[in-house]
Amino acid sequence: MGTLQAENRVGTLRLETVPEPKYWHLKTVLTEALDSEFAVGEVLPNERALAARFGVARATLRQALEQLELEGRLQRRRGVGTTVAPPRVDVGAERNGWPGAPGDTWNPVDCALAVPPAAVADALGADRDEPVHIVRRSRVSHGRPLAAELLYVPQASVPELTAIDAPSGPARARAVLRELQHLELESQDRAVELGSARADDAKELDRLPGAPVLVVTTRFFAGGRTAALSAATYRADTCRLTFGASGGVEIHHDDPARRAS
Amino acid sequence: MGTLQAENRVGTLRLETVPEPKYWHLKTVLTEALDSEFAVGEVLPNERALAARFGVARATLRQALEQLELEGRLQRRRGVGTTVAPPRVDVGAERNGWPGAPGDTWNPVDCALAVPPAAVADALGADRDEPVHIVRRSRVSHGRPLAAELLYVPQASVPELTAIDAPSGPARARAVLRELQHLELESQDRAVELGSARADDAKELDRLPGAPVLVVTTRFFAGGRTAALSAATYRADTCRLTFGASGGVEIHHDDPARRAS
DNA sequence: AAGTGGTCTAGACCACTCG
DNA sequence: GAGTGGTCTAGACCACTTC
Repeated sequence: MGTLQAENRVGTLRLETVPEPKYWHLKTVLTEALDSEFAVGEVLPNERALAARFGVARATLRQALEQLELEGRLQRRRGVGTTVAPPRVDVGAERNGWPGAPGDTWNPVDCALAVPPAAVADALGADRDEPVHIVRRSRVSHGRPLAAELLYVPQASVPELTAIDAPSGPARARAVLRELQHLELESQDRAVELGSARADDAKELDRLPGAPVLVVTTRFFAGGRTAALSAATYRADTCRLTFGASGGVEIHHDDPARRAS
Repeated sequence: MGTLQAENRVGTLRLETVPEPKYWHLKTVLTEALDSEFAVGEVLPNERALAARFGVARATLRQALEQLELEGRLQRRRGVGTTVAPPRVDVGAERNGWPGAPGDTWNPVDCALAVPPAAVADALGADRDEPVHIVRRSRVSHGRPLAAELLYVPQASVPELTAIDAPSGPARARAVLRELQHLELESQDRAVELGSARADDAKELDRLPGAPVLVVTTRFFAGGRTAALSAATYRADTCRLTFGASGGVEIHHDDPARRAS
Protein backbone atom coordinates (compact mmCIF):
# COMPACT_ATOMS: atom_id res chain seq x y z
CA MET A 1 0.00 0.00 0.00
CA GLY A 2 2.03 2.87 1.15
CA THR A 3 4.61 3.38 -1.52
CA LEU A 4 4.84 6.87 -0.16
CA GLN A 5 6.83 5.48 2.67
CA ALA A 6 9.42 4.29 0.23
CA GLU A 7 10.87 7.73 -0.10
CA ASN A 8 11.94 7.61 3.47
CA ARG A 9 14.35 4.77 2.98
CA VAL A 10 17.33 6.44 1.50
CA GLY A 11 19.86 3.80 0.71
CA THR A 12 21.14 1.79 3.60
CA LEU A 13 20.32 4.22 6.35
CA ARG A 14 20.25 2.74 9.77
CA LEU A 15 17.26 4.49 11.17
CA GLU A 16 17.87 2.91 14.56
CA THR A 17 14.64 3.67 16.25
CA VAL A 18 11.86 5.95 15.40
CA PRO A 19 10.23 6.53 12.09
CA GLU A 20 9.93 10.25 12.50
CA PRO A 21 6.37 11.48 12.07
CA LYS A 22 5.83 13.33 8.84
CA TYR A 23 4.53 16.46 10.47
CA TRP A 24 7.61 16.61 12.66
CA HIS A 25 9.94 16.31 9.73
CA LEU A 26 7.83 18.85 7.88
CA LYS A 27 8.15 21.25 10.75
CA THR A 28 11.92 20.92 10.65
CA VAL A 29 12.04 21.55 6.92
CA LEU A 30 9.76 24.54 7.19
CA THR A 31 11.75 25.96 10.09
CA GLU A 32 14.91 25.87 8.05
CA ALA A 33 13.13 27.41 5.11
CA LEU A 34 11.82 30.19 7.31
CA ASP A 35 15.27 30.85 8.67
CA SER A 36 16.92 31.08 5.31
CA GLU A 37 14.45 32.00 2.63
CA PHE A 38 11.70 34.10 4.09
CA ALA A 39 11.46 37.59 5.46
CA VAL A 40 9.28 38.66 8.35
CA GLY A 41 5.80 39.47 7.18
CA GLU A 42 6.11 37.51 3.99
CA VAL A 43 3.10 35.38 3.09
CA LEU A 44 3.54 31.67 2.54
CA PRO A 45 1.79 29.69 -0.19
CA ASN A 46 -1.64 28.58 0.93
CA GLU A 47 -2.12 25.34 2.78
CA ARG A 48 -3.42 23.36 -0.17
CA ALA A 49 -0.46 24.35 -2.28
CA LEU A 50 2.04 23.58 0.48
CA ALA A 51 0.47 20.22 1.18
CA ALA A 52 0.67 19.35 -2.50
CA ARG A 53 4.26 20.48 -2.75
CA PHE A 54 5.30 18.28 0.15
CA GLY A 55 3.12 15.39 -0.92
CA VAL A 56 1.11 15.20 2.28
CA ALA A 57 -2.50 15.62 3.23
CA ARG A 58 -3.58 19.06 4.23
CA ALA A 59 -4.29 17.91 7.77
CA THR A 60 -0.71 16.77 8.14
CA LEU A 61 0.62 20.02 6.80
CA ARG A 62 -1.62 21.86 9.21
CA GLN A 63 -0.23 19.91 12.13
CA ALA A 64 3.20 21.26 11.29
CA LEU A 65 1.94 24.81 10.80
CA GLU A 66 0.11 24.62 14.10
CA GLN A 67 3.31 23.91 15.97
CA LEU A 68 5.18 26.63 14.18
CA GLU A 69 2.48 29.10 15.07
CA LEU A 70 2.65 27.91 18.66
CA GLU A 71 6.36 28.62 18.64
CA GLY A 72 5.74 32.09 17.32
CA ARG A 73 7.27 31.48 13.90
CA LEU A 74 4.09 31.85 11.90
CA GLN A 75 0.90 33.77 12.07
CA ARG A 76 -2.25 32.43 10.46
CA ARG A 77 -5.37 34.42 9.86
CA ARG A 78 -8.55 33.05 8.43
CA GLY A 79 -9.49 34.53 5.11
CA VAL A 80 -6.08 36.10 4.76
CA GLY A 81 -3.22 33.65 4.81
CA THR A 82 -0.14 32.48 6.65
CA THR A 83 2.65 34.95 7.21
CA VAL A 84 6.08 34.82 8.79
CA ALA A 85 5.83 36.19 12.31
CA PRO A 86 8.22 38.73 13.77
CA PRO A 87 10.29 37.71 16.82
CA ARG A 88 8.39 37.55 20.05
CA VAL A 89 7.88 40.74 21.96
CA ASP A 90 9.62 40.97 25.33
CA VAL A 91 7.04 42.16 27.79
CA GLY A 92 7.81 42.90 31.39
CA ALA A 93 5.44 40.84 33.48
CA GLU A 94 6.93 42.02 36.71
CA ARG A 95 4.85 44.79 38.07
CA ASN A 96 5.64 46.24 41.42
CA GLY A 97 2.93 48.20 43.10
CA TRP A 98 -0.77 48.41 42.62
CA PRO A 99 -2.41 48.12 39.25
CA GLY A 100 -3.02 51.60 37.94
CA ALA A 101 -0.02 53.09 39.72
CA PRO A 102 2.10 55.55 37.76
CA GLY A 103 4.08 53.79 35.07
CA ASP A 104 1.51 51.07 34.62
CA THR A 105 1.20 50.16 30.97
CA TRP A 106 -2.33 48.78 31.06
CA ASN A 107 -5.34 50.55 29.62
CA PRO A 108 -8.61 50.40 31.55
CA VAL A 109 -11.45 49.12 29.38
CA ASP A 110 -14.44 48.82 31.63
CA CYS A 111 -15.64 47.66 34.99
CA ALA A 112 -18.54 45.65 36.30
CA LEU A 113 -19.80 44.46 39.64
CA ALA A 114 -20.39 40.75 39.44
CA VAL A 115 -19.88 37.42 41.15
CA PRO A 116 -16.45 36.03 40.28
CA PRO A 117 -15.61 32.41 39.51
CA ALA A 118 -15.50 30.20 42.57
CA ALA A 119 -11.73 29.79 42.38
CA VAL A 120 -11.28 33.54 42.44
CA ALA A 121 -13.68 34.01 45.32
CA ASP A 122 -11.75 31.40 47.28
CA ALA A 123 -8.43 33.07 46.58
CA LEU A 124 -9.90 36.37 47.74
CA GLY A 125 -11.25 34.74 50.86
CA ALA A 126 -14.72 35.93 50.00
CA ASP A 127 -18.05 34.23 49.81
CA ARG A 128 -18.67 32.54 46.53
CA ASP A 129 -21.75 34.57 45.82
CA GLU A 130 -20.40 37.92 46.84
CA PRO A 131 -20.04 40.32 43.94
CA VAL A 132 -16.72 42.07 43.40
CA HIS A 133 -15.49 44.78 41.09
CA ILE A 134 -14.18 43.24 37.90
CA VAL A 135 -11.96 45.61 35.99
CA ARG A 136 -11.08 44.78 32.43
CA ARG A 137 -7.83 46.13 31.10
CA SER A 138 -5.80 45.59 27.97
CA ARG A 139 -2.22 45.96 26.99
CA VAL A 140 -1.03 46.79 23.51
CA SER A 141 2.32 47.23 21.85
CA HIS A 142 2.90 48.72 18.46
CA GLY A 143 -0.82 48.73 17.87
CA ARG A 144 -1.15 45.00 18.44
CA PRO A 145 -2.97 43.55 21.44
CA LEU A 146 -0.66 41.67 23.76
CA ALA A 147 -2.74 40.79 26.74
CA ALA A 148 -6.12 41.07 28.39
CA GLU A 149 -6.57 41.27 32.12
CA LEU A 150 -9.34 40.71 34.58
CA LEU A 151 -8.70 42.41 37.88
CA TYR A 152 -10.88 41.30 40.76
CA VAL A 153 -11.28 43.82 43.56
CA PRO A 154 -13.49 43.02 46.55
CA GLN A 155 -15.73 45.84 47.59
CA ALA A 156 -14.04 45.78 50.97
CA SER A 157 -10.79 46.88 49.32
CA VAL A 158 -12.28 50.08 47.94
CA PRO A 159 -14.76 51.12 50.61
CA GLU A 160 -14.80 54.76 49.56
CA LEU A 161 -15.95 54.01 46.07
CA THR A 162 -19.48 55.11 45.44
CA ALA A 163 -21.72 54.49 42.50
CA ILE A 164 -21.74 58.17 41.85
CA ASP A 165 -18.04 58.25 41.21
CA ALA A 166 -18.44 56.87 37.76
CA PRO A 167 -21.37 55.01 36.37
CA SER A 168 -19.62 52.54 34.11
CA GLY A 169 -17.02 52.02 31.45
CA PRO A 170 -13.40 53.09 31.58
CA ALA A 171 -14.21 55.91 33.96
CA ARG A 172 -15.45 53.49 36.55
CA ALA A 173 -12.45 51.26 36.01
CA ARG A 174 -10.17 54.20 36.67
CA ALA A 175 -12.12 55.05 39.79
CA VAL A 176 -11.59 51.58 41.21
CA LEU A 177 -7.89 51.71 40.41
CA ARG A 178 -7.60 55.13 42.00
CA GLU A 179 -9.18 53.90 45.21
CA LEU A 180 -6.82 50.95 45.29
CA GLN A 181 -3.81 53.24 45.63
CA HIS A 182 -5.05 54.26 49.06
CA LEU A 183 -4.19 50.85 50.47
CA GLU A 184 -0.74 49.96 51.56
CA LEU A 185 0.55 47.12 49.45
CA GLU A 186 2.30 44.62 51.66
CA SER A 187 3.38 42.03 49.15
CA GLN A 188 2.37 40.26 46.01
CA ASP A 189 3.04 36.99 44.32
CA ARG A 190 2.76 35.76 40.80
CA ALA A 191 2.23 32.53 38.94
CA VAL A 192 2.52 31.71 35.26
CA GLU A 193 0.79 28.84 33.53
CA LEU A 194 -0.43 27.79 30.15
CA GLY A 195 -4.07 28.22 29.30
CA SER A 196 -6.37 28.61 26.37
CA ALA A 197 -8.18 31.82 25.59
CA ARG A 198 -11.81 32.12 26.54
CA ALA A 199 -14.11 33.53 23.92
CA ASP A 200 -14.02 37.07 25.27
CA ASP A 201 -10.29 37.15 25.77
CA ALA A 202 -9.73 35.67 22.35
CA LYS A 203 -11.71 38.45 20.76
CA GLU A 204 -9.71 41.09 22.54
CA LEU A 205 -6.45 39.39 21.60
CA ASP A 206 -7.50 39.05 17.98
CA ARG A 207 -7.26 35.28 18.14
CA LEU A 208 -9.67 32.41 17.89
CA PRO A 209 -11.11 30.91 21.07
CA GLY A 210 -8.83 28.27 22.48
CA ALA A 211 -5.67 29.99 21.34
CA PRO A 212 -2.75 29.29 23.69
CA VAL A 213 -2.15 31.99 26.26
CA LEU A 214 0.19 32.53 29.16
CA VAL A 215 -1.91 33.22 32.22
CA VAL A 216 -0.22 35.38 34.81
CA THR A 217 -2.02 35.36 38.13
CA THR A 218 -1.03 38.03 40.62
CA ARG A 219 -2.25 38.28 44.17
CA PHE A 220 -2.00 41.60 45.97
CA PHE A 221 -1.82 41.53 49.74
CA ALA A 222 -2.83 44.42 51.94
CA GLY A 223 -4.21 44.65 55.42
CA GLY A 224 -3.47 40.99 56.03
CA ARG A 225 -5.80 39.94 53.28
CA THR A 226 -5.74 39.35 49.57
CA ALA A 227 -6.88 42.79 48.52
CA ALA A 228 -7.00 42.15 44.81
CA LEU A 229 -6.34 39.45 42.27
CA SER A 230 -5.31 39.85 38.68
CA ALA A 231 -5.53 37.28 35.91
CA ALA A 232 -3.69 38.47 32.83
CA THR A 233 -3.73 36.40 29.66
CA TYR A 234 -0.89 37.04 27.24
CA ARG A 235 -0.79 35.79 23.67
CA ALA A 236 1.57 32.85 23.95
CA ASP A 237 2.52 32.98 20.30
CA THR A 238 3.75 36.56 20.31
CA CYS A 239 4.84 37.21 23.88
CA ARG A 240 7.88 36.45 25.94
CA LEU A 241 7.44 37.39 29.57
CA THR A 242 10.43 38.92 31.29
CA PHE A 243 11.13 39.03 34.99
CA GLY A 244 13.96 40.28 37.05
CA ALA A 245 16.44 43.09 37.18
CA SER A 246 17.70 43.92 33.76
CA GLY A 247 14.82 42.50 31.85
CA GLY A 248 13.19 44.13 28.90
CA VAL A 249 14.12 47.68 29.70
CA GLU A 250 14.28 48.51 26.04
CA ILE A 251 11.50 49.55 23.73
CA HIS A 252 10.19 52.24 26.00
CA HIS A 253 9.34 55.26 23.95
CA ASP A 254 7.91 58.28 25.60
CA ASP A 255 4.26 58.08 26.22
CA PRO A 256 3.18 61.70 26.36
CA ALA A 257 -0.50 61.07 26.80
CA ARG A 258 -0.49 59.93 30.36
CA ARG A 259 -2.13 62.71 32.20
CA ALA A 260 -5.22 62.45 34.28
CA SER A 261 -8.11 64.22 32.65
CA MET B 1 -26.46 15.47 28.39
CA GLY B 2 -26.37 17.51 25.53
CA THR B 3 -28.84 17.76 22.79
CA LEU B 4 -28.10 21.41 23.02
CA GLN B 5 -27.69 21.58 19.28
CA ALA B 6 -31.38 22.19 18.96
CA GLU B 7 -31.11 25.46 20.76
CA ASN B 8 -29.23 26.98 17.91
CA ARG B 9 -32.18 26.68 15.64
CA VAL B 10 -34.74 28.39 17.78
CA GLY B 11 -37.12 30.11 15.47
CA THR B 12 -36.02 33.20 13.66
CA LEU B 13 -33.81 34.43 16.43
CA ARG B 14 -31.07 36.83 15.51
CA LEU B 15 -28.37 34.81 17.12
CA GLU B 16 -26.11 37.14 15.28
CA THR B 17 -22.93 35.26 15.12
CA VAL B 18 -21.30 32.09 16.11
CA PRO B 19 -22.20 28.55 15.42
CA GLU B 20 -19.98 27.21 18.13
CA PRO B 21 -17.51 24.63 16.84
CA LYS B 22 -18.32 21.11 17.91
CA TYR B 23 -14.98 20.50 19.54
CA TRP B 24 -15.39 23.65 21.58
CA HIS B 25 -18.79 22.65 22.82
CA LEU B 26 -17.45 19.18 23.43
CA LYS B 27 -14.66 20.58 25.52
CA THR B 28 -17.16 22.47 27.64
CA VAL B 29 -19.28 19.41 28.20
CA LEU B 30 -16.26 17.32 29.08
CA THR B 31 -14.95 19.96 31.45
CA GLU B 32 -18.20 19.96 33.35
CA ALA B 33 -18.21 16.20 33.43
CA LEU B 34 -14.67 16.17 34.78
CA ASP B 35 -15.61 18.65 37.47
CA SER B 36 -18.62 16.75 38.64
CA GLU B 37 -18.35 13.10 37.82
CA PHE B 38 -14.73 12.07 37.77
CA ALA B 39 -12.02 11.66 40.34
CA VAL B 40 -8.35 12.38 39.80
CA GLY B 41 -6.62 9.45 38.22
CA GLU B 42 -9.77 7.90 36.90
CA VAL B 43 -9.53 6.60 33.35
CA LEU B 44 -11.94 7.84 30.72
CA PRO B 45 -13.55 5.65 28.10
CA ASN B 46 -11.33 5.27 25.08
CA GLU B 47 -11.44 7.77 22.25
CA ARG B 48 -13.48 5.63 19.89
CA ALA B 49 -16.10 5.05 22.52
CA LEU B 50 -16.25 8.70 23.50
CA ALA B 51 -16.52 9.82 19.90
CA ALA B 52 -19.36 7.40 19.34
CA ARG B 53 -21.14 8.50 22.48
CA PHE B 54 -21.03 12.14 21.42
CA GLY B 55 -21.78 11.39 17.81
CA VAL B 56 -18.67 12.96 16.38
CA ALA B 57 -15.67 11.78 14.45
CA ARG B 58 -12.71 10.66 16.46
CA ALA B 59 -10.61 13.53 15.14
CA THR B 60 -13.11 16.02 16.49
CA LEU B 61 -13.18 14.33 19.86
CA ARG B 62 -9.40 14.38 19.89
CA GLN B 63 -9.36 18.11 19.25
CA ALA B 64 -11.31 18.60 22.44
CA LEU B 65 -9.12 16.19 24.42
CA GLU B 66 -6.03 17.93 23.13
CA GLN B 67 -7.15 21.24 24.59
CA LEU B 68 -8.09 19.67 27.88
CA GLU B 69 -4.67 18.09 28.09
CA LEU B 70 -3.10 21.44 27.29
CA GLU B 71 -5.02 22.93 30.17
CA GLY B 72 -3.80 20.22 32.48
CA ARG B 73 -7.16 18.56 32.96
CA LEU B 74 -6.32 15.29 31.26
CA GLN B 75 -3.34 13.10 30.75
CA ARG B 76 -3.10 10.86 27.72
CA ARG B 77 -0.61 8.07 27.32
CA ARG B 78 -0.25 5.96 24.23
CA GLY B 79 -1.05 2.34 24.76
CA VAL B 80 -2.59 3.11 28.12
CA GLY B 81 -5.46 5.51 28.00
CA THR B 82 -6.73 8.90 29.07
CA THR B 83 -6.86 9.73 32.74
CA VAL B 84 -8.01 12.69 34.80
CA ALA B 85 -4.99 14.77 35.72
CA PRO B 86 -4.29 16.07 39.21
CA PRO B 87 -4.12 19.85 39.72
CA ARG B 88 -1.03 21.50 38.41
CA VAL B 89 2.04 21.49 40.59
CA ASP B 90 3.21 24.85 41.86
CA VAL B 91 6.91 25.04 41.20
CA GLY B 92 9.04 27.93 42.25
CA ALA B 93 10.81 29.21 39.18
CA GLU B 94 12.51 31.97 41.05
CA ARG B 95 15.97 30.92 41.91
CA ASN B 96 18.29 33.34 43.56
CA GLY B 97 21.92 32.58 43.38
CA TRP B 98 24.00 30.30 41.23
CA PRO B 99 22.73 26.99 39.97
CA GLY B 100 23.98 24.31 42.28
CA ALA B 101 23.98 26.57 45.31
CA PRO B 102 22.68 25.09 48.56
CA GLY B 103 18.93 24.66 48.42
CA ASP B 104 18.87 24.14 44.70
CA THR B 105 16.34 21.49 43.78
CA TRP B 106 17.87 20.40 40.49
CA ASN B 107 19.66 17.11 39.96
CA PRO B 108 22.79 17.06 37.83
CA VAL B 109 22.55 14.50 35.06
CA ASP B 110 25.64 14.90 32.96
CA CYS B 111 27.91 17.39 31.31
CA ALA B 112 29.53 17.80 27.93
CA LEU B 113 31.82 20.25 26.24
CA ALA B 114 30.25 21.27 22.96
CA VAL B 115 29.39 24.16 20.68
CA PRO B 116 26.09 25.70 21.76
CA PRO B 117 23.33 26.93 19.45
CA ALA B 118 24.10 30.23 17.80
CA ALA B 119 21.50 32.08 19.83
CA VAL B 120 23.08 30.86 23.05
CA ALA B 121 26.57 31.78 21.92
CA ASP B 122 25.35 35.27 21.08
CA ALA B 123 23.71 35.68 24.47
CA LEU B 124 26.93 34.58 26.13
CA GLY B 125 28.91 37.00 24.03
CA ALA B 126 31.09 34.17 22.79
CA ASP B 127 32.18 33.05 19.39
CA ARG B 128 29.68 30.86 17.67
CA ASP B 129 32.10 28.01 17.31
CA GLU B 130 33.53 28.15 20.80
CA PRO B 131 32.63 25.11 22.87
CA VAL B 132 31.12 25.63 26.30
CA HIS B 133 30.24 23.36 29.17
CA ILE B 134 26.69 22.13 28.78
CA VAL B 135 25.29 20.79 32.01
CA ARG B 136 22.11 18.79 31.88
CA ARG B 137 19.95 18.78 34.97
CA SER B 138 16.51 17.56 35.81
CA ARG B 139 13.89 18.40 38.33
CA VAL B 140 11.39 15.95 39.70
CA SER B 141 8.51 16.11 42.12
CA HIS B 142 6.76 13.18 43.68
CA GLY B 143 8.66 10.92 41.36
CA ARG B 144 7.39 12.65 38.27
CA PRO B 145 9.67 14.65 35.98
CA LEU B 146 8.83 18.34 35.98
CA ALA B 147 11.52 19.99 33.99
CA ALA B 148 14.75 19.52 32.08
CA GLU B 149 17.48 22.11 31.97
CA LEU B 150 20.44 22.90 29.82
CA LEU B 151 22.95 25.11 31.57
CA TYR B 152 25.55 26.73 29.34
CA VAL B 153 28.76 27.72 31.08
CA PRO B 154 31.61 29.26 29.09
CA GLN B 155 35.00 27.86 29.91
CA ALA B 156 36.06 31.34 30.93
CA SER B 157 33.57 31.22 33.79
CA VAL B 158 35.15 28.16 35.35
CA PRO B 159 38.86 28.60 34.63
CA GLU B 160 39.98 26.34 37.44
CA LEU B 161 38.13 23.35 36.14
CA THR B 162 40.43 20.69 34.82
CA ALA B 163 39.65 17.56 32.93
CA ILE B 164 41.02 15.61 35.82
CA ASP B 165 38.39 16.90 38.14
CA ALA B 166 35.81 14.56 36.79
CA PRO B 167 35.83 12.80 33.49
CA SER B 168 32.15 12.87 32.65
CA GLY B 169 28.65 12.24 33.85
CA PRO B 170 27.03 13.70 36.96
CA ALA B 171 30.38 14.03 38.67
CA ARG B 172 31.62 16.40 36.02
CA ALA B 173 28.35 18.32 36.13
CA ARG B 174 28.80 18.79 39.85
CA ALA B 175 32.35 19.93 39.33
CA VAL B 176 31.25 22.67 36.94
CA LEU B 177 28.55 23.80 39.34
CA ARG B 178 31.02 23.84 42.21
CA GLU B 179 33.41 26.04 40.27
CA LEU B 180 30.60 28.42 39.44
CA GLN B 181 30.07 29.27 43.10
CA HIS B 182 33.48 30.93 43.15
CA LEU B 183 32.20 33.78 41.02
CA GLU B 184 30.34 36.67 42.51
CA LEU B 185 26.84 36.76 41.08
CA GLU B 186 25.95 40.34 40.23
CA SER B 187 22.47 39.94 38.87
CA GLN B 188 20.26 37.69 36.84
CA ASP B 189 17.20 38.01 34.70
CA ARG B 190 14.57 35.60 33.54
CA ALA B 191 12.15 35.19 30.69
CA VAL B 192 9.27 32.78 30.22
CA GLU B 193 7.82 31.73 26.90
CA LEU B 194 5.92 28.90 25.30
CA GLY B 195 7.82 26.31 23.36
CA SER B 196 7.57 22.75 22.21
CA ALA B 197 9.73 20.00 23.57
CA ARG B 198 12.68 18.84 21.52
CA ALA B 199 13.11 15.11 21.17
CA ASP B 200 15.64 14.80 23.99
CA ASP B 201 13.73 16.97 26.41
CA ALA B 202 10.52 15.18 25.58
CA LYS B 203 12.07 11.89 26.51
CA GLU B 204 13.25 13.19 29.83
CA LEU B 205 9.86 14.73 30.52
CA ASP B 206 8.03 11.54 29.61
CA ARG B 207 6.17 13.29 26.82
CA LEU B 208 6.07 13.05 23.07
CA PRO B 209 8.22 15.40 21.02
CA GLY B 210 6.45 18.67 20.39
CA ALA B 211 4.66 18.65 23.71
CA PRO B 212 4.02 22.16 25.01
CA VAL B 213 6.58 23.39 27.50
CA LEU B 214 7.24 26.57 29.39
CA VAL B 215 10.77 27.65 28.62
CA VAL B 216 12.43 29.64 31.37
CA THR B 217 15.60 31.36 30.24
CA THR B 218 17.87 32.73 32.94
CA ARG B 219 20.96 34.80 32.39
CA PHE B 220 23.53 35.01 35.15
CA PHE B 221 25.77 38.06 35.22
CA ALA B 222 29.18 38.14 36.86
CA GLY B 223 32.31 40.08 36.21
CA GLY B 224 30.46 42.35 33.81
CA ARG B 225 29.66 39.48 31.52
CA THR B 226 27.00 36.86 31.07
CA ALA B 227 28.70 34.14 33.03
CA ALA B 228 26.12 31.44 32.44
CA LEU B 229 22.83 30.84 30.74
CA SER B 230 20.13 28.40 31.68
CA ALA B 231 17.27 27.15 29.53
CA ALA B 232 14.80 25.17 31.59
CA THR B 233 11.83 23.51 29.95
CA TYR B 234 8.89 22.76 32.22
CA ARG B 235 5.98 20.54 31.29
CA ALA B 236 3.29 23.07 30.48
CA ASP B 237 0.49 20.64 31.17
CA THR B 238 1.48 19.82 34.73
CA CYS B 239 3.39 22.87 35.94
CA ARG B 240 2.46 26.26 37.24
CA LEU B 241 5.46 28.51 37.72
CA THR B 242 5.47 30.71 40.76
CA PHE B 243 7.41 33.88 41.29
CA GLY B 244 7.62 36.42 44.00
CA ALA B 245 7.64 36.77 47.73
CA SER B 246 5.19 34.34 49.19
CA GLY B 247 5.38 31.93 46.30
CA GLY B 248 5.25 28.84 48.43
CA VAL B 249 2.00 29.73 50.06
CA GLU B 250 -0.58 27.11 49.51
CA ILE B 251 -3.88 27.92 47.94
CA HIS B 252 -7.04 27.18 49.81
CA HIS B 253 -8.09 24.18 47.87
CA ASP B 254 -11.16 23.14 49.66
CA ASP B 255 -11.95 19.99 47.81
CA PRO B 256 -14.51 18.32 49.97
CA ALA B 257 -15.76 14.88 49.25
CA ARG B 258 -15.99 15.20 45.51
CA ARG B 259 -16.22 11.59 44.71
CA ALA B 260 -18.76 10.13 42.38
CA SER B 261 -19.03 7.39 39.87
C1' DA C 1 -2.97 -10.71 20.97
C1' DA C 2 -5.81 -7.11 22.32
C1' DG C 3 -6.52 -2.45 23.27
C1' DT C 4 -4.90 2.18 23.60
C1' DG C 5 -3.59 6.69 21.79
C1' DG C 6 -0.79 8.77 17.61
C1' DT C 7 -0.44 9.60 12.71
C1' DC C 8 -2.27 10.09 8.16
C1' DT C 9 -5.44 10.40 4.24
C1' DA C 10 -8.79 12.44 0.78
C1' DG C 11 -12.19 14.31 0.62
C1' DA C 12 -16.22 18.01 2.16
C1' DC C 13 -18.23 22.19 3.79
C1' DC C 14 -18.05 26.55 6.57
C1' DA C 15 -16.51 31.31 8.13
C1' DC C 16 -13.98 34.92 7.02
C1' DT C 17 -11.44 38.70 4.28
C1' DC C 18 -10.89 41.36 0.41
C1' DG C 19 -11.13 43.26 -4.14
C1' DG D 1 -17.17 35.86 -5.74
C1' DA D 2 -12.71 34.06 -5.22
C1' DG D 3 -9.41 32.64 -2.07
C1' DT D 4 -7.94 31.82 2.53
C1' DG D 5 -7.68 29.24 6.86
C1' DG D 6 -11.01 26.54 10.23
C1' DT D 7 -13.90 22.56 11.08
C1' DC D 8 -15.39 17.90 10.30
C1' DT D 9 -15.80 13.20 8.55
C1' DA D 10 -14.95 8.08 8.03
C1' DG D 11 -12.05 5.56 7.34
C1' DA D 12 -6.82 3.29 7.70
C1' DC D 13 -2.51 1.96 9.67
C1' DC D 14 1.22 2.50 13.21
C1' DA D 15 3.60 2.57 17.89
C1' DC D 16 3.08 1.42 22.29
C1' DT D 17 1.56 -0.89 26.66
C1' DT D 18 -0.40 -4.62 28.94
C1' DC D 19 -1.95 -9.16 29.61
